[in-house]
Amino acid sequence: MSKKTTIYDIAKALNITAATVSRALNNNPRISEDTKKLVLETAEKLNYKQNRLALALKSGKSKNVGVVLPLINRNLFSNVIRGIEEELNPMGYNVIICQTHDEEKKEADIIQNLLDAQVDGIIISIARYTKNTKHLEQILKKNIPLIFFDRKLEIKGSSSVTLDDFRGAYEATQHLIEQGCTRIAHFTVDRSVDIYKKRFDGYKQALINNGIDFNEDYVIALESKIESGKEAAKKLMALKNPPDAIFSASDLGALGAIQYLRGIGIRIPQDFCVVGFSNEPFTQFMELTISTVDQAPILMGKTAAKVFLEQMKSEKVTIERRMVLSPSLKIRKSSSRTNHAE
Amino acid sequence: MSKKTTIYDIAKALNITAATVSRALNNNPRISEDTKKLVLETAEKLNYKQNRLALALKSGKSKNVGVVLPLINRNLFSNVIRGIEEELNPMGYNVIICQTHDEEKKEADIIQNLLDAQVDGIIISIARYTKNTKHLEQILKKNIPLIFFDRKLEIKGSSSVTLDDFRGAYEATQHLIEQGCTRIAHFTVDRSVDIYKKRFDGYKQALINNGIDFNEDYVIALESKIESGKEAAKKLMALKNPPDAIFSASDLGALGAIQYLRGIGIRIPQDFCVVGFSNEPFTQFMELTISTVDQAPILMGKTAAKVFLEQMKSEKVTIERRMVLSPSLKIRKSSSRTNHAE
DNA sequence: TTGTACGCGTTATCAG
DNA sequence: CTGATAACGCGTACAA
Repeated sequence: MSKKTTIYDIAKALNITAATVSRALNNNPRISEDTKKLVLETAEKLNYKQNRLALALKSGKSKNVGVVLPLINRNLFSNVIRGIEEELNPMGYNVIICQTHDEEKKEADIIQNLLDAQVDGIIISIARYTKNTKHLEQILKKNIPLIFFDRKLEIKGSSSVTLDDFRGAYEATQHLIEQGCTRIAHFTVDRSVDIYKKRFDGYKQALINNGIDFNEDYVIALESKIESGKEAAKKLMALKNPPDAIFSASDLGALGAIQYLRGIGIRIPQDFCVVGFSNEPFTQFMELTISTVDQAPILMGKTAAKVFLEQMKSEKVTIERRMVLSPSLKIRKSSSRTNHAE
Repeated sequence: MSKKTTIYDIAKALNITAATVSRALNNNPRISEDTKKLVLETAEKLNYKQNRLALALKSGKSKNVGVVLPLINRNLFSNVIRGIEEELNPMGYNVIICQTHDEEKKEADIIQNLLDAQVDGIIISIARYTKNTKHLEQILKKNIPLIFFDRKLEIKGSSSVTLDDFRGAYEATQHLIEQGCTRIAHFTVDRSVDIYKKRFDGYKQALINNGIDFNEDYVIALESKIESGKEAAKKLMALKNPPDAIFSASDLGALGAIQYLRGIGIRIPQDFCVVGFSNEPFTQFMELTISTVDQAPILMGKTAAKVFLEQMKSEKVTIERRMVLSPSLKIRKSSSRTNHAE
């Protein structure tokens, strides 16, 4: 395997100096068109390829961007990555993926590692219970862009791309009200987590705005699992005054509820309406398709990537971007009494 | 922001030379324990971090591994990535993700790019119609490990980690036969693609081994979509002698078929059995859970990563590994007449 | 056991 | 317009 050709090789071939070659290749204006052409030609001929590691060392820029998230094989995250990659790759950046498994310690380690690897930026959805922000401030201290998506923390100097979870929840609840539901329950996950808090708030606000009493008994916290959804639905139906609809902050919770309810003979959507959240693929595969809130994950990824690129352009000026994407309610059978389902 | 500390800084602080520091940090045996300790201490004190870009330039090793696949947000692929990341990250490698969108040209560009970035290895699932192997041979020519997963090509010097698609299909078909089905149809996708060819072969062989005539009319090629599954099922049922079971090479095809069949009043599994392939999440979320073949995607990723690591250890010796993973048949309601579903 | 000197491939600065 | 030289930070023959 022949050695790789460097700018020295092509300098030697042309009896000029490496500096000139470098300039020619970088299209430096103060270089004669003739030599420029000459250099380009022999570069082509010798099959020259810029050594990006050398460039990286020299410039301190690795042309790599770190993407940090809890788990890759979750629908939201894999779609976000897709968006990021599609936006960044054409711009010459490579995307490095790391999983935190929702552990704060691992998250901190990963960020250390990415900083060591001198990534040019970090795009992150923080671990579920990350409270300590030291490792995140580290990033900004080194003057490299930090962009949150979906799950964010408020850190000065950082940017974020999130979904308007409040609005998504509000619209879902409003929709249920419009279907004639009056006793609307809510499945949350963990209200200490920002996004779930907002979904709860949106739900509550919609009730209030429609003159419906908020009932704490109708709010149940559960993991995003079918079984949990079933149990929660069972609990609800055991109430003296059971609900006639559920807005679930997770699609799996919604699915579990639907399965339980149908199991005890309740007709959906005639007797009971259900709306989930996330637009997981399975929601449209069921025979009884499930209404849900789409999070525009690919767009989220693309937007995060664009924010990063923007920061790279504007040099030292650290802009703080707060992008909030619009959710879109997908009305399907599980909540369609008026027959205008997709 | 203070400059980063280098080995020179810590050398100066100790009145020794940078070379000694380097050796101490790398635990070189011919260095005194005293200075070693001293160096380590001041390194700690000055908050020294090895500059990996410099190391990369020096060694030619970037400590990055490229993962190339059609689309990240597909269940199989995102799970494989998860496995790769979990195996490689602890070993100090970063994982770079690139999507080909199943385009051969894009695949070639990406590989060029990864080679330019001097990745230490490439793990790839090739684009659907990649026939030209020049860009792949490039990789091996540069002496960097090339590992295929799922969709592979036969290239000398490369390794591969695949599923035993033949066996998966065979077992699925055998299972259908054991359920009492005798006229078993098959949904394929594109038999010019290796994995689908093997699934077809496994299906056919199972028929033959059980003394069942193979009927070309029972084999339909379709895209992995619900609608296509419905249409294909319709076609099948219009035959003079319609089948009583389908083994589909895709879960979505199976789902479409199920929806169509139930729509026309056919009971599943009593009248008709269906088995899919891939173990997509939705298959276990349906009320009528769908039998399918699990591809062990996380294990596939981990195995591919291990093969890479193995190659890195054994230096120049290019080992060709052909790992074949065992599929596992998930028997669920859509094909369970004997009530032993999960 | 440690120091010297060099190279990895580029770009930037300063001359000319 | 172009050449010479230093620097990015590290590891490693070769010397001592």
